[in-house]
Amino acid sequence: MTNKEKILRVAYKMIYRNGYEQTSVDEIISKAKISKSNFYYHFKSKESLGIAVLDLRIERYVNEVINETLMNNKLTPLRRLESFYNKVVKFHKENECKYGCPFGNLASELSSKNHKFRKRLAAFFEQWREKIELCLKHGIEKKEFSDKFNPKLFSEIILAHLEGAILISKTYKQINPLEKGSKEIIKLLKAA
Amino acid sequence: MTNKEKILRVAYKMIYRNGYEQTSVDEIISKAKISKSNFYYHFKSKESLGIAVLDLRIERYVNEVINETLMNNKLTPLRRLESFYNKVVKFHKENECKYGCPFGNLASELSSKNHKFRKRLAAFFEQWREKIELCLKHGIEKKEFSDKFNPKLFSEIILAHLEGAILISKTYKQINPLEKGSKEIIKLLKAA
DNA sequence: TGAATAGTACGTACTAGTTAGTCCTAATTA
DNA sequence: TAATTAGGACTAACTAGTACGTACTATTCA
Repeated sequence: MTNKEKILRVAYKMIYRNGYEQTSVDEIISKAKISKSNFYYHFKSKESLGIAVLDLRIERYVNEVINETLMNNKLTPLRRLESFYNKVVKFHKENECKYGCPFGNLASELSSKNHKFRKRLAAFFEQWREKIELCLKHGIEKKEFSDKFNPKLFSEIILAHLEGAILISKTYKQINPLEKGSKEIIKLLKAA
Repeated sequence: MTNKEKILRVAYKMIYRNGYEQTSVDEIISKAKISKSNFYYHFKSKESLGIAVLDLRIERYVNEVINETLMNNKLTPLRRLESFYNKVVKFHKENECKYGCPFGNLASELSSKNHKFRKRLAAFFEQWREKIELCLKHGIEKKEFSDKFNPKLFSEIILAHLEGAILISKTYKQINPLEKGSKEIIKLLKAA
């Protein structure tokens, strides 16, 4: 692994757990066991590292989570949504619900004061929502989901509920709000 | 207004807009035009101020927002829920959706690293959810809402959706996710 | 040769919290 | 009534530590 990759990996973990502002360059270089000059050789500032970390994690999340579940054409739309929720629930269970959503956390911390972060997060949320919408549309066509739901409006609700449920599960330190809530939403979608 | 009240007012605004960690005692005393020693005369630490601010805002939110709408027995349950959403939407419109939910922000920032904050926020969310649940129960009894909804499960969904929608509205800098989403949820509840 | 690395010392700004003491009012006491 | 005492509200100046970023020299390695 190159030093640059090390920085990105260590920084992601620290930013995810402690937030962007609370993560210091000094701590990153200490954990990554590299020199400060090497850090500034690879990144011109702390902000540019933060953006690089975010871009990388968005790319990986889209490829490894969203596309693998919501866009998996080996599954029916209902199973796609279920496998997506299962993956999310599994992740937060493994973390004991402690750290929340990596993207929601950054959105909460930085949206109001850093335009670059906000723009990227907004574009990512929109991309995510569109893929939920597509899954809903296909599910309605295949009559797995009730046609009384407007796919666009309900994809917004699903995404908002997911972010909120992860936040509340983190606050309660219990998976229930996320796990039961997502099951109830699927039940609702199926109901005629 | 006493200096103590000034500190609480100034600190609330700064913490709400910039987060707890990004709000410095130095900046608080400068904006409140008081000395640092006076600050430490009234509060034994920055944390104890933060807790005092949170307790105060929870108390006011319960009395002035939640009880005035969700528990307002001059309104039918449906109107209670509508007036609650209207109040929330109005608040975020006035702030151009910039700052998010005062409680959600703190939950996101502090739940994982400060037990005192987390405990208070969890208790508050639970109290809030219970009042939504009560409103749903009454609405189902009065046949304003469909009886196919489990009040407890759906109150969890409503609260989670609200927090998530506020966060996404902040990220988009658009009221749509919050405003359209809440209208859609009400429509859903009414549907037979 | 030139990209990548280490080390270290800085500079400037900011951080939470402490110290030792002043000012003023109100109650107590001789 | 006049002196004394107690204590709440307040202040300026300070400490010790952390932050991001820069400067500069000196290696390592492809």
